[in-house]
Amino acid sequence: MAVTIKDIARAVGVSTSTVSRALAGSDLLPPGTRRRIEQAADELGYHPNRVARALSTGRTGNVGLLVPDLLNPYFAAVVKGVQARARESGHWVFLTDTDEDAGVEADRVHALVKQVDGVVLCAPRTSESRLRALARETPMVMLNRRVAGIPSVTTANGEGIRQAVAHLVALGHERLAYVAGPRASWSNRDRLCLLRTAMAAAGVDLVETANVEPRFAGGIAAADRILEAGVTAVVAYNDLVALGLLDALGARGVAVPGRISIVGFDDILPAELVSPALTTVGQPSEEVGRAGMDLLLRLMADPRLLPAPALEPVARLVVRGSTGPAPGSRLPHGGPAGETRDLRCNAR
Amino acid sequence: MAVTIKDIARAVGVSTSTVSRALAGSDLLPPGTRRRIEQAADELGYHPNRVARALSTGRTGNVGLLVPDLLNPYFAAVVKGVQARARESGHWVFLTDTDEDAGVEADRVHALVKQVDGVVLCAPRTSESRLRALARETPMVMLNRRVAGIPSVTTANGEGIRQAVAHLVALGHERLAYVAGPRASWSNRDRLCLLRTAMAAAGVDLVETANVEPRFAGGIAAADRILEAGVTAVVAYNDLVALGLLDALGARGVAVPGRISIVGFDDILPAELVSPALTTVGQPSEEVGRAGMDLLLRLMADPRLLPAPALEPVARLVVRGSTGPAPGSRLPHGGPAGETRDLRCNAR
DNA sequence: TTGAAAGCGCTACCAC
DNA sequence: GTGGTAGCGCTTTCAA
Repeated sequence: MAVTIKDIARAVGVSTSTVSRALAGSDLLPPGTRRRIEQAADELGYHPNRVARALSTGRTGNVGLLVPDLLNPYFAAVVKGVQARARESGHWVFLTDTDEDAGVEADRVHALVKQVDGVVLCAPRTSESRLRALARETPMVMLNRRVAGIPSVTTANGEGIRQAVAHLVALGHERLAYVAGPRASWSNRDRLCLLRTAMAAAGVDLVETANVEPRFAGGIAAADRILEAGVTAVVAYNDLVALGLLDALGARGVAVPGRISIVGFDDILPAELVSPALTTVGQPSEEVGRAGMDLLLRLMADPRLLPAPALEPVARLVVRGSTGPAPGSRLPHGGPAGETRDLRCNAR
Repeated sequence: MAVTIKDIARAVGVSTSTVSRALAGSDLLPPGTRRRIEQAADELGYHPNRVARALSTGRTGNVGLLVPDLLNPYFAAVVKGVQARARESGHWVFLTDTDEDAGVEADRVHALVKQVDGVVLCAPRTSESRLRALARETPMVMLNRRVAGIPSVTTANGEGIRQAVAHLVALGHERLAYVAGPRASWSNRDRLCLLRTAMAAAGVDLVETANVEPRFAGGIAAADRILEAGVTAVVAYNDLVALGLLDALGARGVAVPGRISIVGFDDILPAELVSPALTTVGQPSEEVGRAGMDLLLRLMADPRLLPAPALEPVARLVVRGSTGPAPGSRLPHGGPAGETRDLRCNAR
């Protein structure tokens, strides 16, 4: 049987109330008593029962974290960031993975909310109304998604995307494709929208291809459509898709960047290592996780923090070998594209 | 305020005991009552309070999972496997990452054990005696490590390593290096030991280099030592190290596999995508996680399962471009190496 | 300054 | 079959 405050109380000759107070760090009691209690706790090997404490206080000391797919290094980094910040504040993290499945996501979000002090959600497939309803029950921070009334951390991709477009335009590309991620994904819509804006401003054509799943396999699936689209450059929803595409194009003997240039999003490790290495709009993934957890902590400490602050770490383009001059172009011409008015995307 | 069984009891006109029983699925009560209770629970939006249940039953329905580093895709996959199996059984997973730090690992293991029904540990840096002591307090499964008396899931690398050595020998390599991982790591010792055995049997020389941290940076750090070692092939502790090495050798203009062949362990995604692609002893990572969680469930259901069953999914060599003929060798000679007596490694 | 006691929500034992 | 009730270990009034 585990040691309880009762045991300590008996050993020291005080009541359980006093023990509880002493251990809680109250300074309304004689330093002597307090020391004796702490010492007894130490000697007996006492460890507070977090479950009992939770039942009594209503706070568990746990937070929930939901991500679509741990095998995506981007989310692994986000989890790492959340976990690191949670560890600093003494919180434990319930992690759940949804396999990029909307049904699973819905179930898990719902169950998670009931048993923690707060949640950090990377839930691209759950409806806004549902999220708002859940956010009323527990402190909630959204990652990579904006929902009115819910605090969030989203990456500011405007600048990174403008840089990417400017880069491609400077290389002579005039017609490019976007390989879209999940249709319902906020990030996907945001990227598409920013991309349209930046490209319209730069005066180049955007071909939008069908949505693919946000994994390596999705990129492979997109290859044929890209070839049919008659573009010289493609921006992929994320690095996994870009890598799949790169792989499939290689298998078909299509030169990258000789015939087609590729840009991804995220800057996961493999993007740096493949050849040609992937030009990508790097996301501050671990920072997104850490900032999300940090925001949640502030929210839990003071619910009046609502309405919703929203953090936006900035993404920047990382230029590598997968982008090069457009096949038909004479010379790389022009510098970075001019000022682009930032049309509001995704209802910001 | 949340809905409790009291509310349901009042609404239906029965006692809380009856409600509790009905919701627990007891069939000793009139189907009618039971249906009315379930319906009321539904209408009122009842959700059991897991904390209260845990305090009363002593079971939380949660399990702990500790891994050294989520940024290593190998561990991300292990986590995914554990999580998937846990989800099936209705358990929630506390995840913690230790940043490959022994001190953090010790703290976290200890704190974790106190608040869950069981733990799955990937804890290469905690002492055996300490682990055994903790294993007496709670059901525990070790991953990638054998500790007498504790159930475990370890990958059987003997065959994969014999295949790797046979492969290299067939390519004409006669002197190779092992880039060791953390000295205290069980996996590192196991791999080194199996490698020594296999190489002794094949009659080739093994140069053991200093230990490096099991990350990309560790591989980069190992490059110079490898070049000084005068070997034509190297086996790295894991793929991240192998990738770092590959990268650093490339930066120094050393041809792979032209001048040096490289073999890793794990078969993480980047290993497949770099060029040359990495020859590696593929680990069934997600399966290790899933099997570990499965074993834990069996252990929690029946503690008499001890003493310790140990599962061993098998690793197999995946041959890719990072291995080729040894520089001095005429032709690839010989087939796979002959039968190798499997000297007991790591006190199995 | 300290202690007694009432709960937190649920389960499970023991009567009826 | 059903209900009363005693906890699970801790926190937190409220009194003294």
